[in-house]
Amino acid sequence: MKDLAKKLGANIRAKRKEKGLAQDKFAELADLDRSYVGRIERGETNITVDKLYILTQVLGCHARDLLP
Amino acid sequence: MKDLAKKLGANIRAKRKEKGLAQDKFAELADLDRSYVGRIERGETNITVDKLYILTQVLGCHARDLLP
DNA sequence: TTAAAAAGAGGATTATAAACCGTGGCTTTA
DNA sequence: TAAAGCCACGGTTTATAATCCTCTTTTTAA
Repeated sequence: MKDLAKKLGANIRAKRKEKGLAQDKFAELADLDRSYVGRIERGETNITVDKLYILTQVLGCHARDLLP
Repeated sequence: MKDLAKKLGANIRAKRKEKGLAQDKFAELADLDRSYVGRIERGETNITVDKLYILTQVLGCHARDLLP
């Protein structure tokens, strides 16, 4: 359950860092609140599929690259 | 946006039929409400990642097989 | 060691996913 | 001619995703 969100968040964070993006720049590009992106990366929330897609678009990757 | 949910729903339905499962049996196995599974398949709701995983487990496939 | 940048943390509110109750319609089979 | 299987669909309620805001802590660089 929470494990899934944690792993997904870690993958998102890794991809973001790979891109050299700061959390707030990332949030801005995804048109999401920075504190919310923080929660996602920490695995504190269980995101919807459409948000996942928005993040993949900003990260320039596919959902399958982020899903555990 | 809604397109994503529609395609995802269609993929879920196709997989379910492939397995020869009725909608309400599928819902029961996934421990989800029958009417809610109908809405998912019709693309009327934007599911969370953890629900997606529950569905993949019942369908015996991976999330990447369902995501457009 | 200090200032600035980056990330953590949490409260309050809003939007919506998900649960729970149902009805009706269509099709198949007993 | 039901009786059962299968699905669309509606209304209401509850849980939680998502927004917006502020303040604190950690990290980085000068």
